[in-house]
Amino acid sequence: MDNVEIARLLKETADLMEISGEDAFRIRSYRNAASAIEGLGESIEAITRDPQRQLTALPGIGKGIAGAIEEIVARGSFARRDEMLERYPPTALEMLRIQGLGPKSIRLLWEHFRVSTLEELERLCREQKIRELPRMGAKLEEKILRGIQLYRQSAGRFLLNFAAHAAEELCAALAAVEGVHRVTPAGSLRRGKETVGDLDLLVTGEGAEAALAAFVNHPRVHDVLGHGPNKASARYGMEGLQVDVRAVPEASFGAALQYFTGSKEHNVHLRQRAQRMGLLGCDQNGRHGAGRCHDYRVSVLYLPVRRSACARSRADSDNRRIDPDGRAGSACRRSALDVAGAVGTAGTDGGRATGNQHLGFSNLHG
DNA sequence: AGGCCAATACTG
DNA sequence: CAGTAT
DNA sequence: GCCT
Repeated sequence: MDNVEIARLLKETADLMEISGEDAFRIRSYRNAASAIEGLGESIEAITRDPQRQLTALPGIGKGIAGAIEEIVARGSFARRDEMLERYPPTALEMLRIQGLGPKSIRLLWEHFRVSTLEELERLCREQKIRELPRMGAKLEEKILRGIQLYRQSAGRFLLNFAAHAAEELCAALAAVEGVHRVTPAGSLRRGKETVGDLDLLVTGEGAEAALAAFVNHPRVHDVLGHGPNKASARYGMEGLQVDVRAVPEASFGAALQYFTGSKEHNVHLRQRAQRMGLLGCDQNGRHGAGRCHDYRVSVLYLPVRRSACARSRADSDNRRIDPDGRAGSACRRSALDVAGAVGTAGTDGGRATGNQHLGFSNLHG
């Protein structure tokens, strides 16, 4: 059992205890122990199995939690946690993660309505039942509804920060393969979105196929979903970020990068524009012939070059004809991994990420 | 035995 | 005032 | 619950 996993069980239990209204200081102890374990550079399980050592020697871990940890290592859970899971619905922890709902409200909701799923919660809000409870009103119903939407949007996605680090590590590994020309992140990572659903990497060069093999054999890559000569997909890290690596001919690199950077909506829009301009006649099968011009928007579609297709709205895109000054995206540089330069002028994406210099996004001006 | 991060704003 | 968030 |  992994340290992070053990810490997670402890934190979950703390959350449930909070819902059940137990002593706040005891709860804090669970959380303190969890964070101590996360920050430990050494395997807790190994310590547990070593008769020479004692868990209670670690700061934040006393007799009680040491016992819990031993139980976790032995059977994957511990008494306190089992008891809590028995008392509250499985979604209790999810509910805790939606904005505007805290432990007290969740408990109240459970006591009165036996809400056990987000769908039920959503329905109660719509049917205006929430306001029947003390200290809850129409405003909270709205807030919960928004919170649920937000929660669903972020579910299964990963913070840009995490994806960027994964990309950096994988790119370095693949670039080291003999005969690989370039390895470039595409997709929403390249668009600089705050969260990323999966990671797309493009590889060129005669070593591309070997790079796919290196990818699926990478130590932090597992659960290979598919592996052919042109594409491989697998999951990365314990978090299970899905990564797709595509081998593309050098000649198609530009078009491929454009296409796989997306967004999908953006591509649809570009395509419609091209269609309108009568440029698609010879291209029924969805292939992209214009390999040499990554920036075919400028040369063919008369759109200004920006360092990325930054997922702006189509109306916005429509309004950006090229302008004579040609001042679009002039101050951009490219990092070795093509991650930094990918973001460029961040356009109209809502909520620009700030403080991300450590990712190499040096050109975010905000 | 007794402390454990604190201050502030918004909502109901 | 109680609960939640920052 | 943990720590002093």
